[in-house]
Amino acid sequence: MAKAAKSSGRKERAEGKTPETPESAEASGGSREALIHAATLRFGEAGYAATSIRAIATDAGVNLSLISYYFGGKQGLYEACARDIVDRLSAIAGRAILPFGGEAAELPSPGMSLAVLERAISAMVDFLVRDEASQAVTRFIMRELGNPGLVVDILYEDVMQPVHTAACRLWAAATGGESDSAAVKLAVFSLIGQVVYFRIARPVVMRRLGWQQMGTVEAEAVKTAVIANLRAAAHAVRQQNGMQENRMATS
Amino acid sequence: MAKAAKSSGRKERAEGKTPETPESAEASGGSREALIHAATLRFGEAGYAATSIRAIATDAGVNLSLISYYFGGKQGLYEACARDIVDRLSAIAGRAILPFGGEAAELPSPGMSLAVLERAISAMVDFLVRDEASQAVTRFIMRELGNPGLVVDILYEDVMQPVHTAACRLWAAATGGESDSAAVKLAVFSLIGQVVYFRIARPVVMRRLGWQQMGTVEAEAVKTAVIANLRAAAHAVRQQNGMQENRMATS
DNA sequence: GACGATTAATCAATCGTTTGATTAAATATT
DNA sequence: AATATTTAATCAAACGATTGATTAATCGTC
Repeated sequence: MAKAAKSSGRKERAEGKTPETPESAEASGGSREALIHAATLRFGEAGYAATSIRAIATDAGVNLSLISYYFGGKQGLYEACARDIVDRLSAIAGRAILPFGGEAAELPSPGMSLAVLERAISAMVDFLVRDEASQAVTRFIMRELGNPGLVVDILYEDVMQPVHTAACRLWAAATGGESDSAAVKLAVFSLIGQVVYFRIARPVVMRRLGWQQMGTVEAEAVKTAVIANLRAAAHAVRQQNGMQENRMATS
Repeated sequence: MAKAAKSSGRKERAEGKTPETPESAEASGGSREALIHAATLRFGEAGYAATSIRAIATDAGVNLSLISYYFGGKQGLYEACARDIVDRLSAIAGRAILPFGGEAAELPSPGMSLAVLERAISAMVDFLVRDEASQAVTRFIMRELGNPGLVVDILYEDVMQPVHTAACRLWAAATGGESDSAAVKLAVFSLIGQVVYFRIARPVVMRRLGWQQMGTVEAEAVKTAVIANLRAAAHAVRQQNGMQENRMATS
């Protein structure tokens, strides 16, 4: 009580935290978007159960009840965050690797396929390991993978399965093999796993390497290590498949 | 409702009441151990905040108050679980790789060092990926890594750091390099990361491979893939270091 | 009977949700 | 154009349920 009556008007959208908010969503105040944004951070940070909707509402600068109003409750807000994340990742993946290794894409030459994979790994390190803004997203996904449910189903169908399939086609094109074989699928998973691990075990890696941060220099070191493994594995599989390599620069 | 202040007030804060009995407490029905066991499962399954001490007490078949009695509260019980896990992992690691790559160990030949690493990878897959009983432990650790705190500090000092250092010494012995170099450390992290990822992304891997379970056959396939990468990477580094290899069977 | 182990009962705090009122804007009616 | 009605958005307050913690009494054993 004794709260200063701010009835001067409801038009002032006090929270200008998200400068993006491109087009509309201004007529309705943008509370919905603010809630999803704040909730993604909180849920990603501490998990579903450990996050109170009061904390989310405070972060978003909106009233508590708007969570029930817009999303039907805490669970609905969580699912809205998941849907938002899947949409964003799907858009990123769609532009990054699907144009080169997707079903409709014409596969590049072996050398180019390997180069595409290397560039994808590089982008993955930048996003997963380096980008601080993506930490909430990666934590969100990691937590979901711990207790697979509907969110993981959607994430798999819309993002992981298409990306992994495209990577397998590129790997098969680069090394000469069957993109549907278990060996190729496992090799690609191993490749992805290396990058993901550097995200999960970040605190351990940083401490062991004596790194104070995970900046550009450190990310480059990680890229170098993973890409070296990629090239070594590709070389080994090529030889095993009796494939002749064109000696390229190993820059 | 509206039951007014029945108690005339908090008497006094008896805080140092926790009976710190870290080793004894075996004469009783083993309530302490039952609590740690049940709590490790619950905490590993759903995380700290999402787990109620009532659920733990019910699982353990003991009274709720015994948690405060033995551990001082929920947080104390959680830390006891963490200490228990660290002790177990430390014992496992101590017998698995430290005798070969530890500080006091005499490093094997390059070929043998690689073989030791391969066997360590194999054991790691069996424990992390295949063993169902270890899922609670791995989830527990994974969650801690998400929000690094005191538990991660202990886990790093007592388990991860010694194991990783030993693996680096073996890798350096196998490929010819400096075990303290960043390149070696990152290479070993990449190797570990592959295995860990197959644990984290288990549901994704199984679905993509069409596996119905993660049994002996599937674990062998994972081992084959990771060890192939290990050999390919070692081969590449050896050549880069001008190291001559003794052609061994590539079974 | 002393004492550690165990129990039921209860505490204050916090949780997610619901309610009823209020306001600005949109729509309908005159 | 002016007025009346409806809708959408937001808020403070309160609800019942559950949380972790605490207390005082009881049990079991040496």
